[in-house]
Amino acid sequence: MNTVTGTRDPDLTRERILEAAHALFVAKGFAAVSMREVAARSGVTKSLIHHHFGSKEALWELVKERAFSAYAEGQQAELRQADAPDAALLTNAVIRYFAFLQANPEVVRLFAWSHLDADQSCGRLDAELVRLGAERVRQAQQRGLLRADVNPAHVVTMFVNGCTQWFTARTHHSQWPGVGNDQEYLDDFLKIFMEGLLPRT
Amino acid sequence: MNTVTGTRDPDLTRERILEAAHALFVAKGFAAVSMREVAARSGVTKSLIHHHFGSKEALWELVKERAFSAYAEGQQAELRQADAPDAALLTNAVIRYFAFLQANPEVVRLFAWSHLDADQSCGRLDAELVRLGAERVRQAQQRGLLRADVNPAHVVTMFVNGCTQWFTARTHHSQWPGVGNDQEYLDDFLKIFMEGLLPRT
DNA sequence: TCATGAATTGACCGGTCGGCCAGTTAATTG
DNA sequence: CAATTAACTGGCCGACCGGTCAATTCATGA
Repeated sequence: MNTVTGTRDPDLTRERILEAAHALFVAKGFAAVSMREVAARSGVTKSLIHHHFGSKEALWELVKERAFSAYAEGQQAELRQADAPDAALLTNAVIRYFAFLQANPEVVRLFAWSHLDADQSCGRLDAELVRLGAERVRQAQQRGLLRADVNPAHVVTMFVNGCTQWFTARTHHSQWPGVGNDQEYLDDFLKIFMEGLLPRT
Repeated sequence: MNTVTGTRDPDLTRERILEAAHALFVAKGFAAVSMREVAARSGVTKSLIHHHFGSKEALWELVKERAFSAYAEGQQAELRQADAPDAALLTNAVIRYFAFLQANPEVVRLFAWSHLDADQSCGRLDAELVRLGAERVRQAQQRGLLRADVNPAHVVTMFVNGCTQWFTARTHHSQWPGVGNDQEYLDDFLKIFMEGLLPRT
């Protein structure tokens, strides 16, 4: 129902339900969210959600699928726009990835819920991303720009982990003595990570 | 109730309830576990759990508190037994920490649930650990064994993150092309991490 | 030995859960 | 302009939720 024109608009209705479900699932996880909450937040009847999406599980899967495919598309675009692979390119990739997670905390939380779910589906979206990233690293290794004695996939994994976990465990880190802000952590991470990746002399 | 002697044993009963609750909370998280499940698994009545622990929330807090303090004690013991800080000491600390998480996957999951809860209490236990670890790193820096232009707390954070997230996101990594097993990842992580921490020439 | 209090039980409470269904309203289409 | 289909509603279902309570069993110590 379009509240402006008073006319029916099933697409808009679906969108509103998905938005509400997204916000609630991100905040509380699947089990702690009720269909009644989603209904109240999206301004529709509980029955209507079932009409459009079938079940709570189906809604949850759709919310994850949408979020992760948006994430994967954005990241693939980032990866493709870059050109010749060198060390600075990797540095920039880390900076951009870190900034993305910083600007999209709901993606971080959705990843965390999905990990605890042992969700298989969203890992598949990552796979192509990792393949592309690792390919870049491998090219840089062949050109002698990065050390060649490490698995390119592990290089990608390591920086994704380093960025993701920083935001996932934010409530912990904020209580740790001496730990700085986002920028300060990123700077030190890059110092160590990039230096560790230089070719051995 | 002690099933062997048929006699009452409230301490054992509490222990059994805690064990059952631990297993279920680790597997499914707070919201998805019911008191009836805990009761069934521990072989006692739901009322008895309330008698001993008060409420579901209290039981959850106790489960986390026990697990995290056991974790913190074990790690502090590890930290104290080591002597003169050098680069090899840090390498060994990473190896041991990684092995600990590998052997205690329920700790990893409990951490993840706690992060999503925005739980403050367990971060405080970490604080002392991080302080001790960072102190070691700072000593090594002063002796010129590790580069001095990075925040010691960030060094600790980085290796904790690198290890933790590896196990947290295991279901994802296992689908990523080219990613190896635990040992292979740890080896590459150490290569990059330790090399990146050497003093600049 | 017997009284006291803790351990333990099962029945029960009000409330919420996800899902279903019959019915109504509004677009679409032939 | 009917007829058909999809969008949408409110009420209801059985199951389950966390929690309470009175009653019972048992260990213990005076």
